[in-house]
Amino acid sequence: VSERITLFADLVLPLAVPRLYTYRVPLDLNDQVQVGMRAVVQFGKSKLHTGIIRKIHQQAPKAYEAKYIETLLDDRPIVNELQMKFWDWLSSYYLAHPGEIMNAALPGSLRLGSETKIVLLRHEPEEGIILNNKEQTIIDALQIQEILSIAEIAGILNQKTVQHYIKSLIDKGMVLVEEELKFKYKPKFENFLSIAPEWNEEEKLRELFSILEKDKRAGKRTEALLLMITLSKRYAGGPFPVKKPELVKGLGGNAGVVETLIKNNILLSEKKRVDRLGKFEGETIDPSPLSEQQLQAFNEINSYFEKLQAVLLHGVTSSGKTEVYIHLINSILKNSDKQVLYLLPEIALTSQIINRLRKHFGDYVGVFHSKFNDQERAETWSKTLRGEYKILIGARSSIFLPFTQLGLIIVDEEHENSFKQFDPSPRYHARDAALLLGNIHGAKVLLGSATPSIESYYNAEQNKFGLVQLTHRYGGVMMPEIQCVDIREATKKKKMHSHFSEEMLNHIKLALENNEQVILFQNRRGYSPFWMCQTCGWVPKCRNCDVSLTYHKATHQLQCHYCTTVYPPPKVCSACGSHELKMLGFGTEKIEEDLSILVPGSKVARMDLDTTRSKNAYHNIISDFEDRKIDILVGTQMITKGLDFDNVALVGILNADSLLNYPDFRAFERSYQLIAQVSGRAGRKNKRGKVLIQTMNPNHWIIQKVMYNEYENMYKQEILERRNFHYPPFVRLIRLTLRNKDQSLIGESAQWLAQELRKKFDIRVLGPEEPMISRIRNYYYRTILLKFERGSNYQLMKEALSDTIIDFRQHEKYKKTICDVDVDPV
DNA sequence: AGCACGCCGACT
DNA sequence: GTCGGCGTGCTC
Repeated sequence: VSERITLFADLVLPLAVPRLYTYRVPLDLNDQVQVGMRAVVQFGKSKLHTGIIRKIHQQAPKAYEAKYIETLLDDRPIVNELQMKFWDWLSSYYLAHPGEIMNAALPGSLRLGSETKIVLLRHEPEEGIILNNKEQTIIDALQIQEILSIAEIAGILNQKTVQHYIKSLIDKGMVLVEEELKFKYKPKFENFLSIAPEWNEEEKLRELFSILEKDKRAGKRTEALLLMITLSKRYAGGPFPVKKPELVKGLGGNAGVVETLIKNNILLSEKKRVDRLGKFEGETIDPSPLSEQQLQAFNEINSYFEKLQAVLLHGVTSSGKTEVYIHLINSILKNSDKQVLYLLPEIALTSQIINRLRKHFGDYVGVFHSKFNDQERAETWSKTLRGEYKILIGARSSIFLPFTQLGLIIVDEEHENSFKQFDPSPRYHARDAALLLGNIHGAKVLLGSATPSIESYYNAEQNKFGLVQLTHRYGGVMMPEIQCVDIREATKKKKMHSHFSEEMLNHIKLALENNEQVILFQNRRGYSPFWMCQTCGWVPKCRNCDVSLTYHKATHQLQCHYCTTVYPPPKVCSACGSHELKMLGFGTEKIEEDLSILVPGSKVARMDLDTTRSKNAYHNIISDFEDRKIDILVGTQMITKGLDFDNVALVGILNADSLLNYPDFRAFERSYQLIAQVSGRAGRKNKRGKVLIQTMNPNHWIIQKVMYNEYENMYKQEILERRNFHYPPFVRLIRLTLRNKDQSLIGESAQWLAQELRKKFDIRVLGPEEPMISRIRNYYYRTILLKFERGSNYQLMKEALSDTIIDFRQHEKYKKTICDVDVDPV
């Protein structure tokens, strides 16, 4: 590029703004600037942001003078062409701003922004200039600490808005504001020790030991050296350098002796960059051979891949799907230079899989999810970009890693709706996005599940996906025996003990007698989901939300599960003063308490949101259960997620009806999946497991299908319903969620928007509807549902929808109503 | 997102 | 009057 030409760059900024912004490239950067690099630019009055360069051109903007790019942060693009294509697709499919996609895609540390800092200029005001109280307070604070952020000043003055004072202080010449770039990413360095090369031969070492032996005071040094040798050779292929603190710790904290050895040039100390994910030590082993069934599946998958992009692997629980994945990954890595993405719905599941994959693929395996800190994420990002990782395991956000050439994407547990991001926008579904990503890369996509989503099974039925089945559990393990308990009947006969039927209790006791474990599933946390006055029917509700309060016995509080506000439990009814308040319904906490009375002496643990808040809690409960420190595990749907235990004799579902009665078109599908998945936790090794389902409708067709493990029949019936009532996969849904703090405006604005939409889409518009929970955090809600037929003008309809929403957002009266768009809601 | 500007209710 | 909160519009 000639240095004379004036270049402009269109940037995506990490903000919810609808467009790209044009900046001028400083002449001296003409030769460096490339699409996909990050640039720091000023946006607005003073703020600095990192943008991604999307386009370089020579058209000077006519309506305004473009600002200059401040600096380029990269010497080569960090976002590649494939990713940009992917971002564009996501943005138009999910009706999200480009900046929102960028925010979801780039790790925070690659997205540095600026922070406003206030700096003291002079201690005393000039002649004739007077400071008011608050201004003086700020100056006093700055005398102590020379630099303050706006938030800190707001804290000092104890008020929300402080701009006014800062501006005034600038005018009075007292302070200066600076924009400080936040560089967050720091590679981590640590001291590593190795035996100095001049001694690191067997003969030399022996010589060294004999020298030390002669010195009576050298006992400690000999010990240290011996430990050093042991530690450095603990992994095959060693010696490897040893972390200094590790050696010191092994010597009982004796840092002095280590320092002496370093000073005497026996040990060599080097600062090295620590691989934050830890290096895989040892040798990788080949995948173990597949069973006959698995091998057949493996071959079928490969032959489908010859003509189709995607395959659905429908394998019953414990059929050994993972082993099939491992062989597929292995053949990709052996036969090509391509990368593999392995998507999992839950972060908690990644650690089990990582260890399994690392055994075979060692350091080619990288992990990525939102619980890693920014540094770790940035590191994984750059290793993926450099091709150092060949296999990436991760939750939904890992679809955004900078893959250069994907060969295979595995979406495990593809039916899980945690693949769908809800908040913040972009509200993308990682499974669907993965299919597109695969398309962009020319990669194959394998979806795996024991209970496929109706959508995916339909795609398989339509021959869009190949369909491969694993119908038997691995190693000849039998499917569990599933039995129903009619709790309506049991209640009539007075055979219920709190929420437990006699059968349930007997089976629990039997399992414990046999030294086996039990999992109990109740999809509600807390003690009791609502209280009711027996006299007048009053129910305590949240002040901010239209929700009944859940009683938590552990804290003796009523809690709103939507806005997390807690209340002291009332002693009397607030409406009529009656003392007759009754707790209705039950959650995991109540089950836990019941067990201590009904099955005395049993060791019970509870796994739900409340008990897994802290960092390792989830992992601790799981490993305690594995180590059999727990007899009975009570949990919410958290316990259904692909965990493998080998001593579970009984799985109990305490109330299947609460799942079936959920008012949503997916309720039956989801009930089937949930019950089948929990059931899958029962019975391992050489004993058939038992599943007991407590329900008031033992004849409900969904329960029947689960009992006889008839996924396909369930699918056939469900797909008929979907066709008849116009639901996915026969139509595509878009849900608009409207909210406003003003109750009188919400209904009106929703009506207006629905009417406008009807002009364009006619009967495809449903609603507005008042949702079940019509008020959350003091916002009133309405929803409008759009049902679009499948076909080529879907994208056009979405554009028309976008236009209407823009009109709505500009409407004089209704623009205060916030409208969120959710494409393919789950 | 963050910041300026302008409106409005509360307090002196 | 003045202060502080909050809604609204704009950012190359």
